[in-house]
Amino acid sequence: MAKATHDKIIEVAQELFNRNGFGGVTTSEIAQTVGIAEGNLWYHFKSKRALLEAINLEFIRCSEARMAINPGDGFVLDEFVDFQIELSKEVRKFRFMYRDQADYGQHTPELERELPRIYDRTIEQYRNFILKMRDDGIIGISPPDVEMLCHVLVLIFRYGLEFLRESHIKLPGDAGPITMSVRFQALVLSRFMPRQYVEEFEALLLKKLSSPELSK
Amino acid sequence: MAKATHDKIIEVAQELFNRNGFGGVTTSEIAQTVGIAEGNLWYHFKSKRALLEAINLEFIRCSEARMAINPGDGFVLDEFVDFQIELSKEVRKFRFMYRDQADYGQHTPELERELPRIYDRTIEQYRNFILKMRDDGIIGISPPDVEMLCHVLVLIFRYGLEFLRESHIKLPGDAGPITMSVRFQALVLSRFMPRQYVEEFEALLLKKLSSPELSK
DNA sequence: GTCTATATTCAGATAGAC
DNA sequence: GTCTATCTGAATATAGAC
Repeated sequence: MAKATHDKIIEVAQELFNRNGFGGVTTSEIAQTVGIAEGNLWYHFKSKRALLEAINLEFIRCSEARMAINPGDGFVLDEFVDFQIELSKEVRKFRFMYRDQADYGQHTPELERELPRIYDRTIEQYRNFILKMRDDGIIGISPPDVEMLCHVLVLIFRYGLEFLRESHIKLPGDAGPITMSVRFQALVLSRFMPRQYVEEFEALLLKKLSSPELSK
Repeated sequence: MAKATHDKIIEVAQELFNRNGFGGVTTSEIAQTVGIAEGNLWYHFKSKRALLEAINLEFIRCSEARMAINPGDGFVLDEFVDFQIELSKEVRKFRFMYRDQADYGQHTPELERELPRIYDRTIEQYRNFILKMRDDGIIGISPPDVEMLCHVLVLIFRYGLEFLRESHIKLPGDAGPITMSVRFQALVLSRFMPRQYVEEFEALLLKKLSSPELSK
C-alpha cells in the first residue's frame, strides 16, 4: 500500500485543488475523500505545502515535455492543431495551477521561478509555428503583428476554460470548453490566411476535435 | 468621523483585496492599514462578509452604469474606443472581483446571481458595436463570426490584465497593461477592416490611449 | 465611535499506540 | 502505514469599558 496511498493522495488533492483552489480545500477534506485518517496524510506529506510541491513539480515536468514540441517536416497546420490539443490537455490537467496567482499559497518558490520561463517558451512555441506558417505561405503577417498574435493566442488558451466556466456562456453547437478555446484561436488566426487555407484549417479542426476525450 | 472611517475601510479593503484576494487579506491587516483597532472594524461591518457585500454592491451599481453605454450617432470607432476605456477602468477598479471565482468566499450570492447577466450584457454591448461597424461598412464579417468575435474580445478584456501580470511578459513599447489589452483587441478587430479604417483606428487608439491615468 | 481584552472556531500539524 | 487523540496558532468575532 506504500506507493498506492501516496499516489492516491496526489490524485485526489489535484482533483480537489482544480475544483476549489488550494486555499479552498482542507487537509481534512482530502483525507476524507481518499478514505484515510487525516493523521495518515502527514506520514506521506510532512505538510500541506509539501503536497503542493509534489504537484507543482509534476506540472513543471509535464510542461517541460510539452514545450519540446515544435513544427517539424509535416504540414504545419496539422502539427499546429496537434500542439494545441497537447497544450489543452495540460491546461485542463493542471487547471488550479494555471489559475489566479493572487490566490497566495498556490505557488511554491520553485514554480514561481519557473512560470515566467514556461510563459516565455510557450510564446516562443507559438512564434515558431506562426513563422513557419508565414514561411510556408499559409499566413501573411508583419513582424510586429507576429509578436502580438503570439501573445493573444496564448492569452486565449490560458484563460479560455476559465472564461467559459465563469461566464456560463453557451455558444452555438455542443462543443466542449477545450474545443471552444481552439475555435477562438482559429477565428483570430484564420483572419491572416487566404480563403483556401481557412477551409483546410476548418476541416482539420473538425476532424481532430471530434475526439470524445476533448469534449469533456 | 462616522462616514469617513466607514468609507476608508471600504477603500482600503478594496485595495488590499485587489492585491491579495479576499481570502488573502485578514481583518487585522485591514484595520492596521486603515489605522484603527480591529474591534472598531466590527462596529462598521458586522462581519468580513458584510464588508465584501458592500463592495460587491458597489461593483454591481458601477457596471450597471457602464452597461448602458451603446453606439450612438457619432463615428462608431470613436465611440467604441471610449467604451473600451470605460470598461478598462471598471476592470481595474474591481480587479479582485473580476478574478478567479474559484477563490471561494470572494462572491456573495447577490454577485453570483448578477455575474452571468453582466457577462451577457457585456457581450451584447460588443455585439451592438460590431453590428454597427458592419452596418457602417467599417468591417466585413459573417453572422456566426460576429458571435465568436464578441466572445473573444470580452475574453481578452476580462483577462488581459491578469495575463500581463502573471506572465511578466514585456511587449515592445512602454505601454501600460490597459493599453495592451486594448491593442490586443485591436489586432483581432482590425483584421476585419479594410486598410483605410485600420489606419484610422490606429490613429484613434494612439490619441485616446495617451492619457496618463491609463498607463498605470 | 473607538478602544482593549477575550472568546470561538477550525485548519494544519504532532505524538504515540497499534 | 495507519489510526486516534490532542495541540497550536491564526483569523474572525464578541463584550464591555471609555
